Amino acid sequence: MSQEGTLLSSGHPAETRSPDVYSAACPTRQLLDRVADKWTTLVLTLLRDEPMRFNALRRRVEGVSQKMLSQTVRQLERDGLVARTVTPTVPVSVSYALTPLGGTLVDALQAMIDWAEDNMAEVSKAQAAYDERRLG
Amino acid sequence: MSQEGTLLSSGHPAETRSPDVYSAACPTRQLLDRVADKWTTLVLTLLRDEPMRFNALRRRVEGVSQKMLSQTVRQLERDGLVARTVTPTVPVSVSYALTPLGGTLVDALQAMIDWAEDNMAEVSKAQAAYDERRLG
DNA sequence: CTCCTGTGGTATCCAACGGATACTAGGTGT
DNA sequence: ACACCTAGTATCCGTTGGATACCACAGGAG
Repeated sequence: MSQEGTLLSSGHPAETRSPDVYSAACPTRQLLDRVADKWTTLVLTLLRDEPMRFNALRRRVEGVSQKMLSQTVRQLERDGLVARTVTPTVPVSVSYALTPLGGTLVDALQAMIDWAEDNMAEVSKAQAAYDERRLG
Repeated sequence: MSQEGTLLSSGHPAETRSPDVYSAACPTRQLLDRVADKWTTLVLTLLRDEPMRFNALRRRVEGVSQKMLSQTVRQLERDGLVARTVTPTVPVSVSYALTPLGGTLVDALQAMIDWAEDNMAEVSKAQAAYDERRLG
């Protein structure tokens, strides 16, 4: 991600290499760089139902480490997709909730989730067929 | 990913730990484990328009390495989302095309792509505000 | 004939990322 | 007093991803 920008910023007259929509500057590409990891989508969809505290998220998303969860929610906060609320209770409790913007993203992701529930069985079947083909 | 499955396969009576939809067995989770990387979605959306050869994909998706591209298309083939066609021309040419199943996934991902084009500017604005808040 | 390009893909090496673990700091239960 | 809760941070280490070089073959340039 560091040297890709230089491909566009070198002094070429812009038609030597067409900077099409799949270059690093494309908004889809930028979204994928933020959302396309193991945890972000899971956290977002969890927060769709209700605001959640840090350790509640941690218990719900099986397999996430503290490091990755705090990193994920901090980036989501930075992107304006979740709001972080610190309540000065006895041990300071921190709550995370979807912002309106984050809500619209979760709606957009819903199509992908629905697809998963409808078609992952077929994907698994394709995998088994592929593996058997390669072994036999 | 290796030890998570054992959480569910230990002999507990299923209500000691609720195996809810955010555990590793959830189809959404499984889809994310396959699709939620930098390149998969980009390759899928590129193939929506037309079948493409290996090096055509490579030139189109700026920044992808041969290693990651071949790894990505092989996994997509295994998942039954793209079809790999070897044409025995002079240098063997390999073409990749969406399968019907892959086509339905691209349709589902389209909502996410549309969201990106509509809202990434606002996300960038939120980032700038967040960074300024932390520095000032 | 030899060099260079192109095809699709593998092998190798190294930096960067992700995960397990231990630690911080204050209050609460036993 | 001691362990445990809260939300994190710091550290180490294994895995992942990227850059590079290489494979085998064929066509065109010189």
